[in-house]
Amino acid sequence: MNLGNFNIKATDGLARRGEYYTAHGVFETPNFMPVGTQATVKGMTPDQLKEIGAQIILSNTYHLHLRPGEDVINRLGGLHKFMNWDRPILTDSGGYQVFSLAKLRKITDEGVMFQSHIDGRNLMLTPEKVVKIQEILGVDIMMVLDECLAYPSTEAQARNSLDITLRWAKRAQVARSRAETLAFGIVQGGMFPELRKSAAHELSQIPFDGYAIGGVSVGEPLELMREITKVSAENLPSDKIRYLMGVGTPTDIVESVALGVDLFDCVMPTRCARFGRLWTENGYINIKNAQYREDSTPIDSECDCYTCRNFSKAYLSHLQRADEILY
RNA sequence: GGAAGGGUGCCCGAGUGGCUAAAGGGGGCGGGCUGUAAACCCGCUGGCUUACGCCUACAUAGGUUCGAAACCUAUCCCUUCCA
Repeated sequence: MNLGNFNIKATDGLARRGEYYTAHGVFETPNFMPVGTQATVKGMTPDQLKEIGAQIILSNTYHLHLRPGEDVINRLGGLHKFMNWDRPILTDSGGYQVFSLAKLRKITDEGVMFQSHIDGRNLMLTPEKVVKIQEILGVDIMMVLDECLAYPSTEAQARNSLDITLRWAKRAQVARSRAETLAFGIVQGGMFPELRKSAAHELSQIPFDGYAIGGVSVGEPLELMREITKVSAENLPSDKIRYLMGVGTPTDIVESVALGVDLFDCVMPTRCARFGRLWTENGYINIKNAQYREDSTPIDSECDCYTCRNFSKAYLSHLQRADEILY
């Protein structure tokens, strides 16, 4: 099989069904990556992830670089062995931390200077360094360093930011040195369709193994997110995999697939589970609400998952109140 | 029987004359969460009222004072120590 090959097996409108080949095997698309920022999907073992059908997971360059460090992981046999996950891994570049840790970083042409959120020390992440770190981690798919722009931003800010992201993308491509580590470029451009369009076109000139849409779900209205997803996706090569970063809700995923997106990731399932928001066919419930205290029925009577088959809302409500992490 | 320290809102606990319907926790009630600084964060939590405000409240009963959770007296209860 050819690494980075995206085999589209069926289409329906803009939606596609396919297979993507990596050094740790194939994953089907459309697909959703559970988020394992710190080399663990919070609250879940690899076996449990496989049990629910996870074929690829996401981890994070910034976080693993800070702790425990890519060299430590490398000496322990690489990220897959370290966390005992033998299926594909994609790592985010730290571009999201440019957004989420905005108060702790400074962007220059060279890269991003972060002040560690752990101990305050300074660290510089450049496009080249981020490529290197991900190659050392031994991941299957690396993301190039980008600037995930905050919302709202002016067109001038978005243009400026996009220029940097595109220059960084070119530098990242040049810096690559390991064939088994595939790389995805990232479309930015804020909430400006014309910028998105030109970003997608320009990025497509760089021979990445896939293309991502970043900088959405940063606080903008839902319709705007759809519009930006649409214009970004339709201007990317149709024969390459498309990854919508950080999205999303079940509805977001279904609607984005219809716009031609193939791959997703989001912290929502793991975070909401920890915080007590549980999803059903009919939206979500807050399991801590008083009404569930003695509710003997499952979260979703139509669902055949382990939790729904075996536990009542009353029990789950108790676990949530007692700060127990089981389920 | 004697000595000392205590009794504060659902619970723990700060407060020793006015800025106190009473800090801070916890609990309770509700909300938020989209490439995770996130087992986190934000509201509300005596009663009535839209609000102004009024009423009730810091063991109990009196008292001092313009004003008391706070000072005084009595009573009840709790903890520790001594007999």
